[in-house]
Amino acid sequence: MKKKITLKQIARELDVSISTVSKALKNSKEISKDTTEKIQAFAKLYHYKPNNIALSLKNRRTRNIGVIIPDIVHHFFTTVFRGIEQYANTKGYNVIACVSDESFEKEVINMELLANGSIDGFIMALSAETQLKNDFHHLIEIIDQGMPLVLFDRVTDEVICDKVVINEVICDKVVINDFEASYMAVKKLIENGRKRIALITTESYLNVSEKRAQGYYKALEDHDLELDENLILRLPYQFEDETMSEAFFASNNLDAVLCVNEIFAVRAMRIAQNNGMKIPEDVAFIGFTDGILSKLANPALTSVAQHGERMGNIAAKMLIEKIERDDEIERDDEIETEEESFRTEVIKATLIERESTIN
Amino acid sequence: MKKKITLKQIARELDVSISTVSKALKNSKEISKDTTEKIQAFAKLYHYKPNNIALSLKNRRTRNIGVIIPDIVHHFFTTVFRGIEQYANTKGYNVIACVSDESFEKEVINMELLANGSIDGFIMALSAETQLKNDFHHLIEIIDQGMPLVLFDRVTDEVICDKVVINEVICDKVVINDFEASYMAVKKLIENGRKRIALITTESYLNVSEKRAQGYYKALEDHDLELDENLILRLPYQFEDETMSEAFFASNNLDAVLCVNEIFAVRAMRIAQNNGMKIPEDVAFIGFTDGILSKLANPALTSVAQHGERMGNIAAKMLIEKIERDDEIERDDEIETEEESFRTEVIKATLIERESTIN
DNA sequence: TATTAACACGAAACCGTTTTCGTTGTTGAC
DNA sequence: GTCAACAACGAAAACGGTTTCGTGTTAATA
Repeated sequence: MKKKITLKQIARELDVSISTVSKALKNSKEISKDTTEKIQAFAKLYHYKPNNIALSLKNRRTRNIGVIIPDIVHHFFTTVFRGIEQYANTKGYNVIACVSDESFEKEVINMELLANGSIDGFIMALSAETQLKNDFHHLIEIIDQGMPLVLFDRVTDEVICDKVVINEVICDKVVINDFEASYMAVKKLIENGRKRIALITTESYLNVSEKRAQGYYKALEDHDLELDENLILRLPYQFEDETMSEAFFASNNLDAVLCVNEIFAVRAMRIAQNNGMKIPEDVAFIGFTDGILSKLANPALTSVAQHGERMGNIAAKMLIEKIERDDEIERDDEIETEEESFRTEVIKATLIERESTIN
Repeated sequence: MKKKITLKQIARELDVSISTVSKALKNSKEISKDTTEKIQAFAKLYHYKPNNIALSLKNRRTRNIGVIIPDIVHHFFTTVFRGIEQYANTKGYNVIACVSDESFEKEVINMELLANGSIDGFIMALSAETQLKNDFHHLIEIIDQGMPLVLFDRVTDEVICDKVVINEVICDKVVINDFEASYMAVKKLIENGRKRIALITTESYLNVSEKRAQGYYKALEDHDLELDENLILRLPYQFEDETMSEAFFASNNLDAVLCVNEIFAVRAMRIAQNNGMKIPEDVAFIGFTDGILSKLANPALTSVAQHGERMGNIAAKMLIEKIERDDEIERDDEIETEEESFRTEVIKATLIERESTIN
C-alpha cells in the first residue's frame, strides 16, 4: 500500500525545493529543461496528482457544487440531478448530493454543513415542509454570506406587500410554466369534448401543485365550464391507495382527469379501470412529469414533460456562471461592484400525447 | 454581504492569538473563564463555524464519501443511494455523487478526480462497459493507495485460475443472492403449474443478469424441464419496444416469463396483453427490482425485491467502519498490522407476490 | 574589468485550522 | 528570598499546495 505522494516527498527525493517541483510540474519556464524533465518523469512514475483539499484551501474554491433535493427516489428530481451532474462535469465541477427528505430541519442542517467551505454554491428544490412553514431564513443567510444559490422547481414565491414585491429570497431560479402548462392541458381536454374534468392534486402548500390548480381553474373559466369542487381531489403527498376512493370515479360522472404528477395519474387510471371505465373512451387522463411510468403505463399516459434534464443543465449553468463571475471580481483589484442581477429562467413544458387521451 | 469569519479575524478583533481563540472555542481549560466567554460570545454573534476544507487538510479526513453509480435515473440505484445517504448522514458524512453513465472512461475519470483528497472512501456499482471490458485496474489502483472501497450489486467476480481463487479486486462487497432469488422465482412458477417458462434478460456481460440466468437454468434442470433456447430473449440494456417482438409471445406457447428487471417485465406484459393474452391466467410474469413500476403496473407485477435501501445502509456501514478503523490505526503508534479482512455481505432477496402470478 | 541582465532555483508567506511546546507572571511553600 | 508549580496565553509547525520575491551564478555588455 503506497499512500499518495506529495510535492514535499518528490522534493526530498530529488533534492530540490518544493517550489521547484511545483513549478516544474506546471512547466514554468523558470525551471531548466533538465530539472523539469527529471521531476515530471518522477512524478509520472509515482502517479502524482495534486491534492484537491490543499488546492481548495489555497484557491478558496472547491469546484464542488451542493445539490439538495427533497427525495432521491423520484423520477423528476433524478432527471434534474442528471442534468446538473452532466453540465457540472463538463465544467470540471463535482456534485455533492444531500437529501432533505421533505424535512425542514434536514434541509437546514445539510445546508449549514455544506456551507462551511465544502462547496462553491447551491442548487436546490425546497422541501415540502419548508414550503409549508414558509421559513426561508436559512436561504437568506446563505445568500448573505455571498454563496451563490439557484432554486429549481420548488422555489419561493414573490411575497407581495402593499403592492410592492418583497421577495425575500433573492437568487436565480429555474422553473417550468406550471400555470400555462396546466391551462393548455385542460384546454386540450376541453377541445376534445370533455366537459366534466377532475383535478387530482396534493394538499395545496406545494407551490407547483397550487400553480397547476390555478391553470386548471382558469382554463375552466375561460371555456365557460363551471368549477365543481366535487371534481377536485386533494391527496396527501404520500398516500395509500385506499385514500383515492372508487366513489370519486363512480359518482362524479367525470370524463377526464388532470393529475399533478404521474403517480397520481397511474393510480387513478387503475382505479377507474377497475371501476369498469374505458380509457380514453369513457375518461381521459393527463399527468405531470413525463417519466417512465407515463411511458410504460397501460394505456400509455399523456403527460406534461417537465424537461428535468434541461432544467438541471440550466440551473448548473446559472450557478457556475455566478461562481466564476464572483471569482473574477475577487481577483480584480478594481472593486467595480456592478450590480448583481438575478434571473428566473422559465422552461416551457410540453404535452406528450399518448393513449390516455387519444381515441 | 458578510463573508464567513475566520479564527484569525476573531483573534485580531479581540486582540488575542489565534491559538487562544481556537482553544477557547473548544472549552480548553488552558484559557481563563473570562476570555473563553468573551470569545465564545463573539464567535456566536458572527456565526463562526470552522472551515471544513481547513479541517480536512489538517485531519487528512474529509468526512465525504464518494458514490459512483452507472445511472441516476434508475429506481434501484437511487434506492441504494438513499440508503447510503441515510446511514452516512447519521455518522456525519456527506455523499459526493458521480454518475458513470455506464461508461468505463467516465468511471475512471470520476474516480481519479475524487481520489485526490476529496473523499475518504468509495462506494460504487460497476458500469456496464467496465464489466464488459473486464478491466479493473482503476479499482486496484485505488485500493493500492489505501482508499477503502465497497462494491455493491454490480461487483467483480472471483477469477478462478488453476483452482485457485484469484480475485484481483479485493474489497468489501454487498450483493443480493441473485442466483437463489432467480431459482426460487422459477421454482414458484413451476409449482404453480407453469411449464413453458421464458427468460428475458440482457446481453450477458452484466454480472447480475448472468447470475439470474444461471438460477433460471438450474431451476428448470432440477424440475426436469427442458431448456428451450427459443424461450430465452436477450435484449440490449436500453432497447426499443420493437426489439421485443410480438412473435416471441405468439409463437412460443409460453405460460410464464421471468424478467431480469421490472422495465423488461412491464414492457413484456404490455406486448403480451396487446397480443390478447390474459395475465396471469394465460401467462404469469415475475420481474426483478421491486420498484414503483411493479407496484403500479396493471396488473401489479410480482417482483423480486432487492432491498436497495438496506444494501445502501450496509455498504455505507462497511465503508465507514473501514475508514474509521484506518483512522485509529494511523493514530496508533503501535503499528500492529492486524491483517485486513474483507467481507462480502449477501442480502436475501424476497419475492413480492402480486397479481401477475396469483390467479 | 565592472555592471548588469538572464537564468535557475530556494525561502517564505498564505489559505484556516489544530496542537505542541514554550514563555510569561503570579502564587505558595520552604 | 528562592524555587517550583501553575495559570494563561502565544509562537510555530503542520496539513499540501501556489506564488511572490529574493539570491547566487553565469554570461553578455559597456
